[in-house]
Amino acid sequence: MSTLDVRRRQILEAIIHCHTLTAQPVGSRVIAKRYNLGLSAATIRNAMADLEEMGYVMQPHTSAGRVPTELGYRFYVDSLMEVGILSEAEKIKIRLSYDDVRREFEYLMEQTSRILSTISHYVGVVMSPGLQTRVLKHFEIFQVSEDKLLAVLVVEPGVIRNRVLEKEETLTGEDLAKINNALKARFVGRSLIELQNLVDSPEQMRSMFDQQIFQEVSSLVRDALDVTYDPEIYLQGRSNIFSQPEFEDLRRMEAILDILEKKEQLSHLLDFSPGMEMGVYVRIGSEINCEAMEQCSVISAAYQWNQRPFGIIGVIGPTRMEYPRIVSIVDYTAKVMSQMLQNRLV
Amino acid sequence: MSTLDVRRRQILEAIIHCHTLTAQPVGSRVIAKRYNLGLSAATIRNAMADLEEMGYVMQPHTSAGRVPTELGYRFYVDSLMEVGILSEAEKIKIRLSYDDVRREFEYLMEQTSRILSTISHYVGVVMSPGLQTRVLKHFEIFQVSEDKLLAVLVVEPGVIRNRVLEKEETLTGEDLAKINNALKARFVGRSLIELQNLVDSPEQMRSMFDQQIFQEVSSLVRDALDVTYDPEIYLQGRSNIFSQPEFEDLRRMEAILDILEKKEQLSHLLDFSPGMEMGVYVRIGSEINCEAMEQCSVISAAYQWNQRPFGIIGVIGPTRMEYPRIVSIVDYTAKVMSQMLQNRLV
DNA sequence: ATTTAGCACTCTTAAAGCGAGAGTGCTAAG
DNA sequence: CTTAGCACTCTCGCTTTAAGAGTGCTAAAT
Repeated sequence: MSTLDVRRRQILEAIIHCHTLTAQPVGSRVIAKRYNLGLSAATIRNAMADLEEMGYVMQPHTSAGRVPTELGYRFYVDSLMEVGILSEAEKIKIRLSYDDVRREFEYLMEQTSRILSTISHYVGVVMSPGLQTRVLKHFEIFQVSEDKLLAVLVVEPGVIRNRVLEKEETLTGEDLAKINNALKARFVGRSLIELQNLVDSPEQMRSMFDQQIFQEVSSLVRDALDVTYDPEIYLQGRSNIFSQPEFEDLRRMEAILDILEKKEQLSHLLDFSPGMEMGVYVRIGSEINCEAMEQCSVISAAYQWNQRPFGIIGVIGPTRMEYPRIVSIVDYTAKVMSQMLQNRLV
Repeated sequence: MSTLDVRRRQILEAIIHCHTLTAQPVGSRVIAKRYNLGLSAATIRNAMADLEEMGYVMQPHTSAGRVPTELGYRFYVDSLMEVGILSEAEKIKIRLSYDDVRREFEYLMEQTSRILSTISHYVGVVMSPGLQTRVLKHFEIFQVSEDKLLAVLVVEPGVIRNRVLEKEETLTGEDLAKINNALKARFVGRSLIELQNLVDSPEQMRSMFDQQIFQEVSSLVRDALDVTYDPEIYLQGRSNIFSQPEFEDLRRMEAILDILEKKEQLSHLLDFSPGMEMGVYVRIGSEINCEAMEQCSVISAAYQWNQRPFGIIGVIGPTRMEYPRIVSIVDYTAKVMSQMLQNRLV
């Protein structure tokens, strides 16, 4: 009784399958008729009572059919479902959506979120990594007007940040060229956090630069490096939420949409703890740890760059979603995106 | 009769004022009681019948109060309302929200859309200009890996685009430096569309560069300039739509949210025809020219850079919105954003 | 001549009542 | 152990009903 025998597994699977299609409680008759398990409705009813006792399904009210619980979905995802295989057509569709990889990294992210939402019919999310640990590839300060400079930082696989700086009156074009060369030579190739620490320590700075340059460099560079390191997030398919009958409740919708507008909340949503291992992660309902999202599931995977996990992509949908299909979509898309990122640079 | 006398104006104003507060049809009794016009309900009823005949108000059904029509709002906006004056506190709140102007231009846009939505309680939008007519300020191609180059374009007030290029095996570091210098000298200071045309014409290119360099430059540069020129759009406050009782209908909500996700549609929404004059524009209901938005109004204004209209900001809300307040918010925010942009560069 | 009070009428909305239908659990027979 | 049968429960959609809000019209008042 404690573990599920074949029959109960089949019935649980049938309930989940049917419920994902209809969003309605599933009755014993339906299962008896539509799924040829060779059992009568009464037998199925008994099994369903067992499943309920074990916590895999529940009844919204006494005389309704069964609805899968979070535990039910969890068991289904872990032990029951077979990860669907994407059709070749769908794979091609995903690959072809990346029409122009050479554009900005932001475009790659936006495009990916669009793909995820279009073919999943749920909400697609893409998150870039925080920039702290990334390596500076190129650095340049140049003059854009009489009293303003623009610092441009190019970070590892083509992410760009920029920042406006006040120009000291005394600073000549030659000084600037000197500073630029000095900085390029010493800063490029190090991670941003490393540089940040370096800039904050006067001793290190002094040892790196000529006494003469040091004065001007010091505060200028500190400002130049003071860009956003936060991850960026791209999201598409918000209107898909409306197709889901379980979100008829306006308040719930509002709460969800509200979360989806807040960067921090969203990054918590995607940023799962297990050290960004590769593979697809499924979090169901309260596992997401966010009150407004208790009716949702998040399926996410890391995309990689240089064989290492980089950022995260994901699909947000109702707990009732078609896990096999979405898992395979997220999996494949993460792989293709990794490829695109790799082709793009390196 | 054809033009409105004072009394009818007052009553129309009262109807609109009351309706923006309650979202309900407004009856004659309410006006008689709450607005001290010194008139009885019956008199007001007569005036209301006149207003209805003239098309400024309508009844949802025979025995309901009056609701303003588009024409009514139009008249109100054009001739009745006094543009509210923002409180000093609100002004300060707006100005303080720009905590760090020196960050990327994108950040300025995002921040502005956030401000608009937070203090208007509707949807806030910010659109950047298309890049076609803008001037290239800085241009640099550099090597990021064995076989890849990265082209970075800095456009006028600090917008940045980048693009990945394939490196010809034969291209040496010296060649690249030469090309860079040649391009900087000849390209910086021209508008992107000008450059695009220039690159597409072999004769012009040939006349600009040494025969020796020309071969390598030609295709490389064409690729480098092939970035997105489309405007970018930032949007905040989607969840505010839910607070509006007129959008209880899920289908309508879905349609609106759907539009708000599509860049092109959104840019049409904001991009009003009258040649981007300064000042605040109000479009009401069907004036927006978008079926899903017939219950909405768009209030927009251009923000400027170097005394010239640059991009557009706006607020999207129900037709029932508090026009005086929102108009002044949009107006003031556009001005502050222009200042920020100006402080940022130039 | 305009304004106002009074009144009959209309239409919406919320609550209540009702019946059909779906699904269950239990029991007894296969 | 499985299945047929049956009584029971609960939801959902429908109609009915009553209350309330607001109007338009008419006749009196200013």
